[in-house]
Amino acid sequence: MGKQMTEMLKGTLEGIVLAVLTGNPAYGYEITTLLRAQGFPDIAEGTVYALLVRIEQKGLVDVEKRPSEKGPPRKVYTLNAQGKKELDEFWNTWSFLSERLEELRKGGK
Amino acid sequence: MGKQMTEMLKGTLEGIVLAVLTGNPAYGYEITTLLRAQGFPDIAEGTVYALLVRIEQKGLVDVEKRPSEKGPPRKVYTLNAQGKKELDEFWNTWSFLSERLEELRKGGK
DNA sequence: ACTGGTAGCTAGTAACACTGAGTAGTGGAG
DNA sequence: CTCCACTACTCAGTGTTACTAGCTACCAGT
Repeated sequence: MGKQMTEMLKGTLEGIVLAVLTGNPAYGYEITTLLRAQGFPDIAEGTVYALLVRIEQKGLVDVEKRPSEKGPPRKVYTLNAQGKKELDEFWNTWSFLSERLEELRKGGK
Repeated sequence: MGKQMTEMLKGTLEGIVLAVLTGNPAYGYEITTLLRAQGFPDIAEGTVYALLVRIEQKGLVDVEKRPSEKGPPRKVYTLNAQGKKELDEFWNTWSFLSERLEELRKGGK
C-alpha cells in the first residue's frame, strides 16, 4: 500500500471501523473483508485485529463470543454508548480537518 | 491538542504544508503562525521544523537563506517540481479517503 | 541589563499501521 | 483419510509521524 495512505489512515482507521460498526455488530474477519469490499486499500488483517483489541481496551465496544459454522468461534464487536460518543468526536475532528483542507485546495491555485 | 487530531494529522500535515507552500515560498516560523491563523489547532513549532527538514531531505523543496531584519536568518522554502508531484499525489490520496468517509457517514444511519 | 519577539534546532516519547509470521478449527476435493 | 482452502485470531518487530520540552541565537525597546 502507498506510504502516503498508510500514514493518512493513522487516526482515521479507528473512526472508520467505529463507523462500520454503527448499527451492525461484526467480527474481525468480517470487518476486514468489508473494508476491502468498500474500496479501502489493502488493509492488513493484523492491523484490524490490533485495532479491535485497542478499542476493546478503551471500552468503546462490547464483545460477545459466538460459535461459527466455519472455523473457530467469532468475537462479535458491538458499539456501545462510549463508542458512539467517540465516533461523534471523530466526525467532528474529521469535519474540521476536511473543511480546512478544502479551503487550502481552493486557495492553492 | 486532542489526541484524535494529533493522530489524524499524521500523513496530512505534510500535505498541508506543501499546499501552503504552493505559490508562496515561506520559512518555518512564518508557516507555523500561518497555520495557527488559518484555524489549525496548536501546531507545535518543533513539529513544523522537523517536517521541513524531512521534506527538504526528500527533495520536495528548494531552500534559500535570507537575512532577516529581526532575528537570525530565515530559511525560505520553495516548492519545486518534485514537491508539486508529491502534492498532487497527496490530493489524490486525500480525495479517495474523503469520498470513502463521506459514504460511511451517510450510510452510517 | 533585561525582556520579549523573531527564528531555528534537537533528543526523547507515544501512537499507530504494517510486515510476516504463527496457531487453530472446519469442510470439501482428491 | 489426507491435503488444502477458508475462517478466525494472535503476536513480535519495524518505520513513520507529531508532540513535549527544552535549547541557541539575533535584535529592538525599556
